[in-house]
Amino acid sequence: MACPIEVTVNLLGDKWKVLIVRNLLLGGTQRFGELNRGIDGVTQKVLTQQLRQLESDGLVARKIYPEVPPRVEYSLTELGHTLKPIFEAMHSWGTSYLELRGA
Amino acid sequence: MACPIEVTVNLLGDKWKVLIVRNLLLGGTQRFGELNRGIDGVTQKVLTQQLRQLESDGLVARKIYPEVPPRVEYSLTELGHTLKPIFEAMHSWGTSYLELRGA
DNA sequence: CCCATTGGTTACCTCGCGGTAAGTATATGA
DNA sequence: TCATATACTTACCGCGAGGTAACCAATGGG
Repeated sequence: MACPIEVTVNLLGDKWKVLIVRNLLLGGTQRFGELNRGIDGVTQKVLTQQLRQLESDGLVARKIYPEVPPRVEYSLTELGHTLKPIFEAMHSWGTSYLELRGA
Repeated sequence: MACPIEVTVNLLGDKWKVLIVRNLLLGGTQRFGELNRGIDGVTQKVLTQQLRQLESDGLVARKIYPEVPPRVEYSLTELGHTLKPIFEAMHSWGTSYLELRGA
């Protein structure tokens, strides 16, 4: 009998994963380089690692175009899109927080 | 111009913090030992650290009773309670996920 | 008299995260 | 002919997060 919140945390409980999903929710399908530039402070290696985990957890889809130079596009799966309410709640909370703490 | 989601992640972006707040939301005010026993796998040291951070971020309140043996109670602040929608979203998502992946 | 209780703090040590940088493959452009 | 761009993968390495365990304080109970 697992706790649903613990399940969610185990899949999404990494700072970078949250930011990756945020970018894909807001910006739609993106190439590796776009994500790399869009997420402040993340390195290539870590971005690759996190994307692989998100992919194996079924939240993110990876599409490779057999071109040279290579092109790889990342997008949310159907399951990934169902995370949206969580991000709306976080967005809403973060906005209120910034207003309170006088941004 | 900070991203609201990034703000939220910076305050709550640690696995243990999420589980601490979950326990306080579900169980109300709790003593240190209760939290320690209620959160699987956390050590005293880390629990103390995370509670201190949550306290200094204004999400958790700490009340000390000058007794021996000591008694310390933790509860959510008003601000801490406003996190509830995020946890409801995570709970809801985790539940659906468990149904899909056949728990 | 001595031990358990409670909520810490502290010292020590290990392990793994994450950063840096180099390697890879190939078609295009200079 | 050779550098370049792209999206990685891999090897190496250092540092800090986190685990373990000992210590503390004062009282009540055996």
